[in-house]
Amino acid sequence: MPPYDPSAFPPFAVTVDLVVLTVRRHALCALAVRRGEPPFQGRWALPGGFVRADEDLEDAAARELAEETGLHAQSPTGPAPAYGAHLEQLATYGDPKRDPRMRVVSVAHLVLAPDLPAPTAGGDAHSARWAPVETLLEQDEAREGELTAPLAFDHARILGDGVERARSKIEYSSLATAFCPQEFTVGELRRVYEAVWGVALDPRNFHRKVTGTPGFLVPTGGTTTRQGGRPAQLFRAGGATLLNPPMLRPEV
Amino acid sequence: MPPYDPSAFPPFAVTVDLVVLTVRRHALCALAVRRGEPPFQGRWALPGGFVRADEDLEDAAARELAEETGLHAQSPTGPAPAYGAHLEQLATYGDPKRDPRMRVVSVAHLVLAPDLPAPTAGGDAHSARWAPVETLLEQDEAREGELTAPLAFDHARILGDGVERARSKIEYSSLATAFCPQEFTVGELRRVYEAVWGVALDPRNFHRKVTGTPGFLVPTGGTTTRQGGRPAQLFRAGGATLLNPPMLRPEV
DNA sequence: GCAATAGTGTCTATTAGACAATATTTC
DNA sequence: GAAATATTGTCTAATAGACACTATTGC
Repeated sequence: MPPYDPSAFPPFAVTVDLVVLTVRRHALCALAVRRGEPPFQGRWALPGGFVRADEDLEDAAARELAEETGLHAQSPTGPAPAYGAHLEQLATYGDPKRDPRMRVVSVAHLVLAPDLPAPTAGGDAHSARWAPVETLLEQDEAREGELTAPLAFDHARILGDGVERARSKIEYSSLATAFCPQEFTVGELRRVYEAVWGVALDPRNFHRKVTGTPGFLVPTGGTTTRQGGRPAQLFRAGGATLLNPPMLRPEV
Repeated sequence: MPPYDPSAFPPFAVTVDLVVLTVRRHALCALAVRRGEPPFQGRWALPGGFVRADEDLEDAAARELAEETGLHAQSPTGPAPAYGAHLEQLATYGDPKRDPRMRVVSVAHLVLAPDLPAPTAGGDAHSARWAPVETLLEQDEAREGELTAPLAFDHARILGDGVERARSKIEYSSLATAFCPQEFTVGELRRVYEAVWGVALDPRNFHRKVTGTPGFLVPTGGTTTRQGGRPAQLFRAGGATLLNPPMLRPEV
């Protein structure tokens, strides 16, 4: 019975990679950093880095997130800071050939954040930017712009998995509010759904649905006209995490 | 910029652990193996083992599954063998203290299998058995049977996550058929839902629902009376993977 | 006034769930 | 016949989606 012989395990490196999503200008965007060294030098990649020797996986993801964006993570398993992004584990990628140098297992995490002013608040990446996910996932069809090149490593697959997770999770949970600022209007929340799903939703039915789901939205009493038109009520995210009944994605 | 320095990564061991679920005697059961060496010697644990140096994570999970049960995996990303269990990645667990000996990151996988005759077809575990998940997840409240002791390591948490995944996934996918033999009746499929969810379902509405969902079930033409009563039509799983509309879990 | 967004009301087709009734087997 | 399971039919309350209509701002 050879398993669990601590002295004879194959050497692995373990990293965390981050799929950081936000909604900017009506488009679902992801954070990409430009690689400063080989392999894939100069190419865009997902932010990430090594897990430290005495660090839990989620802590490593939160640390990388803070280093890249200044955001503080707000995960289900931990005390919630005043202002933070949603962080959850996505999946783990361990193809033996995914990194040409050595065996690297990457535990990808998904982050949903409100629209942020500056993409690179500080960190060790040469440069960083938000890019629409369609741009990052496009195949490189004789185009010249660097952003249209495929992502380094298997990061296109990881990004695709993260986008798919986000698209399905806002159906049956209140996670769409993680894309909104602390106070937001029903119209702003609707535009999040429209951007993430890439569809148009009926504003009237949407309003009735979200305000009628208990625990989804809590009115703050304030109003705003930042979208123009009639002033809209401001809401905060309510305590509910699972939506029952779910939001229905049209044309499935 | 220190990330990705291949010569200075902390040493990790990477394992796969398996949550193998089946339905036996109207109860959701998981495969447990008895540990033959410290730590947790003599305690029950989830099957698993080291990922080999040149092996993908899913391949390692499929290999461990075959070693423990003789089952062949049938994953979405690979050619489907004639007869196989459903295999998918569950989550990754990497608390620095989860193994007292060294830093071990475990990539847990979820397996859904039809009822099997012998739990330990061959393998390196001293003994193995199916146990109801409630038994394995019970706290050790001054009981004496070994099966009621908590699982080794963080395996109770992993098993709980796997059970939760299975319970939610049969709602909106056709995965419940993975618990059935190749040919099965509507009543047998209903008893799978009842065992996994722990509820009673109306046989008449259930029948109308599953036979009315396109692509869920394909009649084979045969009938069986193995449940007693009027002969029931036999079905195979259809091509549909996502159920729309989903099966609704009562009392949520 | 017009344009834009917010919000309410109403109608209809669909559906989930309750449950009566019938069909076909074993005992 | 009695008991068990399978299968179909019917009714009702709830709901998703379409869309008319009103409200309140900025210009």
